[in-house]
Amino acid sequence: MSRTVLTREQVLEAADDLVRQHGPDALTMRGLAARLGTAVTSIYWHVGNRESLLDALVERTVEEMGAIQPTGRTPATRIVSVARRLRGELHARPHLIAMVHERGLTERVFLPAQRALVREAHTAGLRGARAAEAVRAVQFQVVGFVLVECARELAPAETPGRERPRKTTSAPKTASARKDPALARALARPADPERLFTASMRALVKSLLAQGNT
Amino acid sequence: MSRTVLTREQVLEAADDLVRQHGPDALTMRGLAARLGTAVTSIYWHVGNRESLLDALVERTVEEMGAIQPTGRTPATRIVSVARRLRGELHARPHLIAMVHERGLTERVFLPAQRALVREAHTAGLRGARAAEAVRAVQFQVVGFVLVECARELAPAETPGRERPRKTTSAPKTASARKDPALARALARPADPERLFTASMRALVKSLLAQGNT
DNA sequence: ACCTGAACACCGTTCAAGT
DNA sequence: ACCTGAACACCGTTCAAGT
Repeated sequence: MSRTVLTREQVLEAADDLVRQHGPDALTMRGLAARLGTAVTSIYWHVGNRESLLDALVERTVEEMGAIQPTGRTPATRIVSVARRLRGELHARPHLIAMVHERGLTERVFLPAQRALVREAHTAGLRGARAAEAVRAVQFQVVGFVLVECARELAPAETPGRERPRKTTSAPKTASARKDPALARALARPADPERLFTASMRALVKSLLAQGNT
Repeated sequence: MSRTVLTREQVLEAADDLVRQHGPDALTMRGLAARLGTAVTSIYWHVGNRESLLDALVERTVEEMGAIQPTGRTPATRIVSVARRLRGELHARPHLIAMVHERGLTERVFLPAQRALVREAHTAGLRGARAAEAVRAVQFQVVGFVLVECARELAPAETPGRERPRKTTSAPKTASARKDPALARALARPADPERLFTASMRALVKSLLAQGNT
């Protein structure tokens, strides 16, 4: 492609493109070299090896995700706003986030947001270990949720019923489900992640902050 | 090892061992063959290829995880008990669970527990879409949490401070953190996942079930 | 300092051939 | 029906050699 000298930055850029579009497995040193129009071994000179190339990509992602400003009036809504923003940011880079997580760097990604969360927990009246627990609960909830969502997206599809004849494709028809057809229908539908996320987050935060008023 | 005829079951068993101990990446067709004392190609005859071998392993895991009986008196404690049991089960097979999840089969693993959750939500007075949302919120919370935990275990270690000099290894020292040293200390310590899980779960369930009494 | 091709040791998979 | 070795196309990585 480019006839200028190869730089480390170019390598990273091309690698980032590949990973973003087709996932980390699609990133092969040879393929990357071909894409850049150089010999495979040049890449090694610039980034060491595949593993440190991925590390560099992850590092980039971590630094890209900056601070997040809360919006809203009450601490609860402000915390939820931070959570939703975080979800949005993470969601935009599913592959990268999975890699960040594999490398145990999730905490790093959360440091900026943590500061905001601590502040809100504090103004809500939470102190000490209890406040820390609340902050961590929110963090875990966000990361966990996004991980579930990402895997769901990256995976082929939830039980497309291709291979074996499933006993029940939809939710189990228990006695209580039969008594509440609306519930059964709702569970048979695929979940709306955005909605579910906000609802769970609100529920969680409400309980956590309620402890501050005792 | 065994001089008897090779069976599909033996292949699966050996593969399961390998994955449980050293993760899916450690499972190579050639290594597996060596371990079983056969030619690589024999394995192909029994299980098709690597991908369907992993699929079979996942299928096994999904079937292994049976129904979970709630314990406790109130719906809230019973739901939390189911969640904790689920966490325990998932936690025992981190690699397999990650694979289940990658394949988008998480819902399948949750079907038995879902039934129990639906029942409890119902006796707590939740109906229809709201009950479904509560059940799903609990499911997502459990899976998400376990995924976060698993990655944390399987990953090398959280920012061991080896490579680059970090600006701050521990939590950020904000104004509020300085005012609340107990909080700062709590955040600097690594989280106790079991404790955090139970606390978040209780908080979430409490809020979710509170909607049933309106 | 930067780039190259050849070579090594590993993959998963196929296929014709054996019994 | 079950197992085998040879072979193919792919990896990541190293290394001596170029400029």
